[in-house]
Amino acid sequence: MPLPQTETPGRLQTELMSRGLRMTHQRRIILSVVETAKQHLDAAQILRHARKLDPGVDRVTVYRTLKLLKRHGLIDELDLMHLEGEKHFYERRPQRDHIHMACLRCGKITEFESDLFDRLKGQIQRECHFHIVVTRLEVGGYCAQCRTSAAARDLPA
Amino acid sequence: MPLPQTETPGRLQTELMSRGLRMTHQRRIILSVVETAKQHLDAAQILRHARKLDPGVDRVTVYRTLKLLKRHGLIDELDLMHLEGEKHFYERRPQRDHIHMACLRCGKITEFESDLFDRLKGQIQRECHFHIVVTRLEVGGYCAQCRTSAAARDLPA
DNA sequence: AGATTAGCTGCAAGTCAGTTGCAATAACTC
DNA sequence: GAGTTATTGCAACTGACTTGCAGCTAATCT
Repeated sequence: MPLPQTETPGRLQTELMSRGLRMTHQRRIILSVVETAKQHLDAAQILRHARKLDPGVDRVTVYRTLKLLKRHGLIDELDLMHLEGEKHFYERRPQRDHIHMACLRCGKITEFESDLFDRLKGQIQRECHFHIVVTRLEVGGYCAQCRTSAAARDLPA
Repeated sequence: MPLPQTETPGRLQTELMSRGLRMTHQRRIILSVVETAKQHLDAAQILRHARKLDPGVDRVTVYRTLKLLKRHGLIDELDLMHLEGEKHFYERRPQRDHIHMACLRCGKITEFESDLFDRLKGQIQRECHFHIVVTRLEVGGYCAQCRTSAAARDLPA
């Protein structure tokens, strides 16, 4: 087994097990891929990484596991402004919600935390009597590099 | 022609024409559907409405026209938290950005404008040196009705 | 440890939203 | 009104994701 069981299981694994779900070989692999990802991965990328650890992992299992993690609030699904097709990206649910900024020119994704965002969520809950479970704030535009390096006329309003 | 030309064209139509695009019969119909929509419509619903005005309008033309309007910043594309599949919804781009709240129980979509949101966008532009073109803030959770009418235990955290 | 059993997996096939190639058509220009 | 070029409709396609189902396996119970 490529994943040593002696290794301390990550938070995702611990959480799932504590909810009484079966910890299968495949789930352990997919969880570890998501936990150790250095950027936002889509389902196909997660599958590719998982197959490096065990070539037998199936596409369907990846989809099912992601759905499971999402349902349990352990990961968040991102659209990243659909910059490249309709696929979704995934990240571990963070302590504190953040904003995703997607550059329409270079495609770079930047994250940003903000007190104003936290306060906005508070306002929504209070004024709309809406119990927030999940938020998704995505912004499309032009990052600092692309704004300065490109001539202003090339940039749509 | 079901759409009288004497009728004052809506803002979308005026905008498109002023950008030098061809104002075809089909576009006029699709534009009027989007302009007069009372809720958020997806592409299939827009097609259905358009066909009531002219049964010859094709699915592909609807998709192409929506893409065009989106590219020109005249409409916004919404995911509405993917409550029912992966389709997208459309609305005329409003004067002022707003938040979409989607109830995970009853599916109701509520809109909300907020100074905090405007200020948050300002903060992003300033502190991240990011030029915002489009924003999408969607919130999933439970609306006032569903919170009160349903027993607390039925609601996931 | 071995039997039990409900949950999970892999495969194959299917669905669904949206896209593309291309010949025919129809807006706008002059 | 003729010319040209964007736009349309059709048909076939793509890509992301889902479903049905038979066999497998993790956790449970002796």
